[in-house]
Amino acid sequence: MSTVNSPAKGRKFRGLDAVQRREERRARLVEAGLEAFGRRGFQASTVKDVCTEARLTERYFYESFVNREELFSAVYHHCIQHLRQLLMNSLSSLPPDPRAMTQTALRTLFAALRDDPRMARVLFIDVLAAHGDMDKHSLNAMQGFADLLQGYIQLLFPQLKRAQLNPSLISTGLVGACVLLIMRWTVTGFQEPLEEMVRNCAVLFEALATQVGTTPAPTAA
Amino acid sequence: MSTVNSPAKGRKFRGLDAVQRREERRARLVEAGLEAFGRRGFQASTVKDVCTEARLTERYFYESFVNREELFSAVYHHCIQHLRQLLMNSLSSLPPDPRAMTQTALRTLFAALRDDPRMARVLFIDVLAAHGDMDKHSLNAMQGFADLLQGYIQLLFPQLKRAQLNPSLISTGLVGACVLLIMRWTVTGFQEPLEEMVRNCAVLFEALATQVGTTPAPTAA
DNA sequence: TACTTCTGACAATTTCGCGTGTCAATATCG
DNA sequence: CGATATTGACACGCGAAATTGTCAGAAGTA
Repeated sequence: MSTVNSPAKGRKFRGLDAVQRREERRARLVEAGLEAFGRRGFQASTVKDVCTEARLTERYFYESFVNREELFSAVYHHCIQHLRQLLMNSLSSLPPDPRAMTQTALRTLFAALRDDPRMARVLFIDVLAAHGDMDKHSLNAMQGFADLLQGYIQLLFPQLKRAQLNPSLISTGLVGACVLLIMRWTVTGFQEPLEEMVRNCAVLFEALATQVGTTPAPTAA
Repeated sequence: MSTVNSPAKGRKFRGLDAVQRREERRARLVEAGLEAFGRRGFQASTVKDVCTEARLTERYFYESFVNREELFSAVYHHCIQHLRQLLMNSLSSLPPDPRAMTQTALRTLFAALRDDPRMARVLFIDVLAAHGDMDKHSLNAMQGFADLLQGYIQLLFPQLKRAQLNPSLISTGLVGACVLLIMRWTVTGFQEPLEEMVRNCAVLFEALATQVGTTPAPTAA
């Protein structure tokens, strides 16, 4: 009763109780995981590597994660969440013009992954290596990124079904186009200007919109 | 001088000289690698697994390959070569109609990877896991598959440059679409009919052709 | 048949990363 | 200042897999 914290939260260190310190360590491990996985790759990164990067010892690793795979999962979702936030911010203050939305979304995406290429590697390369089996997460995880764009894409092409097309397949295809373009851009050191990437990627979306009959004009019904 | 083979090629077994037997063993290892990598994945497959599959012992593995990565490389190029052959065969006897060529190529591709899903896994999943670094082979390998379609794609869209588009980027995007669609089709057990996959994938190509100005009609100049 | 090459099974060695455990140093609290 | 919770450095055992080595027997040759 003498201290501020009533329910026994253990001794405080650096002004933080046990729970807060534990969370801080976990966050440092996630950041270290992003650095390790994103730079050297999942397979090449050992638990010890991550710990060294985080300036923590193995004991604290197993305090927050049961194994390397679980840390990877945390890193992955950390990246997804970050991108989702960026996309929402950039799209929210935009008029509902399909063409503008497409270009803005793509620009946000390409810029974010150029500014932090570690995410690109984690999201598109390491995912497949992190889980041995295709069945379990691999594609479901890649799908996590697909879902990020899926709803938005389906919103853009309401007429797909009329054209006897499968919206889910079309979405997958467009996501695949973005993904491979980003991967290629990443490994070649971002030689092409951002706007060139956006323009060439956007044209795939716009061409489809035209073909399907959705007028890419602002508010035309 | 008493036997048929003049230059000392060692003793014959089963009618085959040393070189032929060595090549046969190598071929069996490649096939076994395709089976192991394609079913259980690269990471989950040990050298011993592959040898058991090939009904050979480890000694013969190291006779033909310095390590697992080198075997994977052989398996990968084996698959690429196989697909390339299939594509050439199906396209060679075809009138130069862009739309027909697109659909035929896609149909050949999708059918081949459905009939042997091991190749899909090797070409699109394991590639990324097999080489730790992105820099070295990973994307170059994926690019190997892209190149398979690249020339053909560029042939389809001669007008790209006029539209201020980068043919190489467009190609990459379209390849990415195909790849992710195939990956998804593979992991979901080929639920969608072949023709639905082809149609939805082809529309991405055709939409672009329309948009760019290439008439997708048979012989229209 | 006698001899040699080739083959296949498997043991031996090495390497490497995981996950756990120990222990001294340090920081906080009474 | 003690007492103790917390931390960080590091050693240890374990198991899996790679790679080399051994050896007996089968298959070809003279």
